[in-house]
Amino acid sequence: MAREDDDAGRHGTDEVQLGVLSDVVGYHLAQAAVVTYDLFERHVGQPFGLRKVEYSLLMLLLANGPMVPKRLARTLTLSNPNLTLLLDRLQERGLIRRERNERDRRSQNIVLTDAGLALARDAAAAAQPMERELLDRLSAAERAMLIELLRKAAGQTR
Amino acid sequence: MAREDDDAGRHGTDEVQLGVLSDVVGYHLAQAAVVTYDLFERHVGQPFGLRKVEYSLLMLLLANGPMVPKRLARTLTLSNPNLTLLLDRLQERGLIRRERNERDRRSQNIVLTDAGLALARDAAAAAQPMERELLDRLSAAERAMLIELLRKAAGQTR
DNA sequence: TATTGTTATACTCTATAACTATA
DNA sequence: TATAGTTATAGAGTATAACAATA
Repeated sequence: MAREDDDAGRHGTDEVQLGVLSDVVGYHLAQAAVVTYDLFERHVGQPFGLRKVEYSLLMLLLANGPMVPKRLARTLTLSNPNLTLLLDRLQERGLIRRERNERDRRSQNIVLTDAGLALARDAAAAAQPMERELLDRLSAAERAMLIELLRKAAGQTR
Repeated sequence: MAREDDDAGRHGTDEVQLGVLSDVVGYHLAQAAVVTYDLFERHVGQPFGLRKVEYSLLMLLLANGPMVPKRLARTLTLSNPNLTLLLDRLQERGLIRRERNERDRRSQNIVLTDAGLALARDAAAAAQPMERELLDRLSAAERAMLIELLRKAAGQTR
């Protein structure tokens, strides 16, 4: 039993060679994502009962005001059906509401309710301590550099 | 129709504000992962019929020789049942075989078959052009820096 | 009694196709 | 006929619990 715990602690008794993986950016991206996902869960996911996409969606509404689903889906790289289900859940929790556009009754605006706005603001504030915890691993300059490089890799020029 | 294509092309007519997301490392990690996943699909996934974990597993066996499932599961952050299913698939394709350890018949070694070794080598070679394509977005120095920062963020000191 | 690996099962995430209502 | 959004459904991916075989 003690043996097993030790093993888990140092992730294997002997070193594992990564081979070509050590030079594959996508592999390291996935490894780093394990850490940021854990951070997210502790600082935002658990406390506010939000999944990553839900959090992103609320943050977009907070920053942009009401948005049409098409635009949300594109920004979050979500298919329309997925977005519908996501909006259903947030609506059931009373965080957003769908407002039909009176000019074109096919389309609608997604709007934060008062409760949604309050939650979005609280959850937005939680991002700061979450990111601060990353500074245990990365200096502020390194963290800024990492974001810049990730933006470039993602093809975001502006 | 033309209108719609244009929209998709430039990802939305008007700019979307990211708000607090712009300062969240995890968000940018996810965005960059979209790009590396696409690269992987085109260079490895489609051509060799491999998913990301399957590729990683083959690369680990190529670099380390036979490994016991426990160690594979730990390295790939996979639960035991998931690993079993993964190994089942690779075994059905004739890429690996399970060899029982004669000293301790509970444990086994996962070994690349000849076909598995050949495929692993070809797939390993495909990593180079894949990574080279990233150089369209990142300079060689930036790419190296990105990997270093990701390793630090993931907590890998060595 | 503990450990290795497996089976069974369920839950989330995401994708596609077909549908409804508007235009 | 085209578009916005929805419903239905299925496929991956991942997690937990219970199990069989060894030790």
